Amino acid sequence: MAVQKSAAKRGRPRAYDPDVALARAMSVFWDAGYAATSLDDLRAATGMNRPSIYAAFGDKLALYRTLLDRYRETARSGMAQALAPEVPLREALARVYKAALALYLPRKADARGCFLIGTAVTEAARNAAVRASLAAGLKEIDAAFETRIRLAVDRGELPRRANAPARAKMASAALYSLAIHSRAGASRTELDAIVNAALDLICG
Amino acid sequence: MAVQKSAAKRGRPRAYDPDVALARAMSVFWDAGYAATSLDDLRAATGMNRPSIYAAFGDKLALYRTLLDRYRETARSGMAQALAPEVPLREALARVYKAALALYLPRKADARGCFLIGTAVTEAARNAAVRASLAAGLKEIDAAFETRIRLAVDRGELPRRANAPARAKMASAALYSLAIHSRAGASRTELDAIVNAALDLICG
DNA sequence: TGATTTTTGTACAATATTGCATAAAATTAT
DNA sequence: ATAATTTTATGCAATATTGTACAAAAATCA
Repeated sequence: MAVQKSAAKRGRPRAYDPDVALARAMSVFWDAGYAATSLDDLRAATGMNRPSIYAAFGDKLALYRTLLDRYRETARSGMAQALAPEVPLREALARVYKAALALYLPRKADARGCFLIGTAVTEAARNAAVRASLAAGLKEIDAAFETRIRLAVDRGELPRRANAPARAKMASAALYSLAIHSRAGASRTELDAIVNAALDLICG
Repeated sequence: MAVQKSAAKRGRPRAYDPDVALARAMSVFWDAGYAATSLDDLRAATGMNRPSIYAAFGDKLALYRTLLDRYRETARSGMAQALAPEVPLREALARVYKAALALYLPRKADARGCFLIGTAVTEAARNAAVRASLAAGLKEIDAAFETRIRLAVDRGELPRRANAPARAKMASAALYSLAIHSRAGASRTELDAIVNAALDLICG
């Protein structure tokens, strides 16, 4: 059940902004994970009451799946921007990792890592829909890296014999490592060392 | 509260084998994650009744932490064995990944990935003890890779200028990528491609 | 045999969680 | 103004979950 974007003409107006409510719900899932988040947590975070949440977003799983889709779109567009063809490869990859870390390490809150790695991986074992969304998200990330790396090979930024799919897989793996280490409480220095290791091995 | 290994001399004997019970409890957490596992799930899996579980292993968190420690020890010894100094570097790394995938993809059950990545990463955001254990586990894995790669540099298996800590970080990242993709339902072919990408970039 | 020890198994009280029923409130259409 | 529509807010019944109390069971010790 999707929330209509256009303001309804009839009836009592909504007391919440769907985008704000979704962002706040996402924050709760991001911290606690899917299973540890209760509808009462979501109610408290969004300021909505329980029936409004059900009416607007469906049950907990439906809401979570909506947020997974939103996150994938955010990640996709963020990567596309960071990997712009006019930026040199090493710098482009560095921009991806920098943007990722900005997302993984909120200034005012505890480190949380990546929404997919930090919450969907656990649920994926039992929930086929989450598993499918996670798999698709991972594929999108890898495809973005691979497209840009292939361009680098075509352009001569990398040796012609360089294996673009393989390097893309390692670029993705480094991103997941950042997500994991962020949530595990790693220092900025440790995270930067992972970034530099990835840049050196992929571009060097 | 640790379970005494030696058979107690007095009192009614235990109806369960602590090692078997721990293994079964681990399997439940591994599938469902920490938060989605209830004490009743653990009771059903272990065949123990609730007070026996509390008496033997403490509450859910204490039991989970015991299992985290056990897993870390399993991983540590498995890596030490796979990375034996007499085995060439590329083969040694391949052995690590092969052993990991054997653990991540049970023959008779659904893919589950790594216990740390699949269950502890989610909990790490809110639970400092889990976060610390996860961080220590990640460090152990990376240290095992780094020790073996440093040996390879010293021996001339890798160029003298090769950056052992950086390559170890990428070897670790590839392992985490396998854990994530396993749980996300990736095919054996996709997983093997990740292994080969890692071997080529780290050893090649 | 009877006392002591330890574990088991049942039961239960307290609390948490879910999903919905229902009435009131706030808006638009006529 | 009145009806119709949509959302809010309270509350509740059903169920799930936790941690422990208590008595019976199964062993050893004297």
